[in-house]
Amino acid sequence: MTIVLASDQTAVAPPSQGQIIRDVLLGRLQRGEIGLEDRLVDTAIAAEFSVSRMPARDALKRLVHEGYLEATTRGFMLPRVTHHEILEIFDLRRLLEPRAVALVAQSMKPAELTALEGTIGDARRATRAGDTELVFKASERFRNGWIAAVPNVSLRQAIQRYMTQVQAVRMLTFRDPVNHPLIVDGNTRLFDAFANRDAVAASDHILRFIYEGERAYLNAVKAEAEEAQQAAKSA
Amino acid sequence: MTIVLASDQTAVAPPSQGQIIRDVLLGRLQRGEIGLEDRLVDTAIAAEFSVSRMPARDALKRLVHEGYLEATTRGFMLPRVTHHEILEIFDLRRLLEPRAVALVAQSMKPAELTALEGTIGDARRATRAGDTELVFKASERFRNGWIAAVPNVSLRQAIQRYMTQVQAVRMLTFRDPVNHPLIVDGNTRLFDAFANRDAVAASDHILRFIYEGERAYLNAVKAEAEEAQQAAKSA
DNA sequence: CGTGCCTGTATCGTATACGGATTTCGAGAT
DNA sequence: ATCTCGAAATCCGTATACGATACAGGCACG
Repeated sequence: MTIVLASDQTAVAPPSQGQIIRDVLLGRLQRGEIGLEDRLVDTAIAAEFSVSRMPARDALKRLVHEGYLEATTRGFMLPRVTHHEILEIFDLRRLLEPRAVALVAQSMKPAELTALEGTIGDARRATRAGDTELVFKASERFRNGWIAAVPNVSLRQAIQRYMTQVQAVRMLTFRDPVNHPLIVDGNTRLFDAFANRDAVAASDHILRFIYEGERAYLNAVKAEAEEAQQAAKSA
Repeated sequence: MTIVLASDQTAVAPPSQGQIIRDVLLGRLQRGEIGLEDRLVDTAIAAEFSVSRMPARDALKRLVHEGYLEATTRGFMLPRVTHHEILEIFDLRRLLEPRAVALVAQSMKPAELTALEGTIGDARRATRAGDTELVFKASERFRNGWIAAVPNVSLRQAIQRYMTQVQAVRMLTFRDPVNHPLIVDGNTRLFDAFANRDAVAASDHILRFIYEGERAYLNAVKAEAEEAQQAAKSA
């Protein structure tokens, strides 16, 4: 019963086709380029990448396992997140993200910082212009940016696993422009904490941000339910 | 831009071959039936289960992704967990597990409680008898037991993902019998908190337990390094 | 005009086959 | 005896092919 502790793996294997496809698809998913009604089919993806079904299937199955997709009998789709699940995720986020941003605040490199700063500027401009889509994208890039800077790899992966759920929440809350300045302000405060290397402030801000996000989500769900009722009544 | 909230998925798809094989292999891994030097080869597994390579490969790749195995150029083997990674996991555990056991303390059902109680008794008896293997198994069952009772599914899955790392630590620390009573005592305190539905105590106990575990792990690593040095000198 | 069956098709899961990379092993040289 | 080099074996990744299954749309029947 011995443990062999690995030395650093210097050998870097060439990424397989499946790996490459998976990375590309993940990028699309993270940029929100895959809609809720889109069906990802292995043959189509195989054709796009000019390979056989196998690597494509490989990538799809892997994304399913990572929680980014859901396997159906008719292609692979975005997972249908339940209300209950979303509330659970908020709980999980409150556990993980305060520590994560604290670590980021202490370890962020100037280059990463300036990259984040750009997304903040974009979001602010988009908010003033009332461009929902752009605010959405910028906020997404901001989040992806700081997550990429989380130095604890295991922690980072744990956070990335519920990305889809976070995205679902975002799509719901962004529909009400009232939330836009809240989001931009929250991100700005978080960014300032990063810039000041203030781990405590970063923790506090993200926690507050998550609570605000939860409230906005619950409001959005309520609003949607009422809307549906209105529609039913008028019909 | 609408969110479709899923109703519960009652449809239960028949598990695929790959799924079945994966479950069997996982069982073997968890029972420690796969040694550090064993190489799992897709063709051999395919032959054993009387299927083609594909489902076998599927299962292996999935286990790789779940962190239970590592792909090498010559078959699949147990992962060599890095020291660094283990320290990261300790950090992650301190974030997740206090909340998890708090939720468990508040929600545990009598049946689950008695099941856990059994593992505590087993561990205590095994410790008195000096049976390392049994202490190990009982402690494993205790941990798996309370994890299964975590009501927040997302949180539970996040915890289960680093099970392999926890197991690696366990294998290392269990080699020194000095640690056995510490582990049994820690589990007992945690169990008592569950029995009393004391969420606060459960949080505190697990946090302390994790810190103790980290210390024991570091000691074990140091001891192993010295051992290796001794061996080198005598040779 | 609505409802249920039935067939067609889309898509997945699995089987089989091939090429390429890496390791292992053995023969010959030093 | 040991080292080196090359051939063979091993094993993975990918390609192609063949059922199996679930969904959809049309057609018969009430």
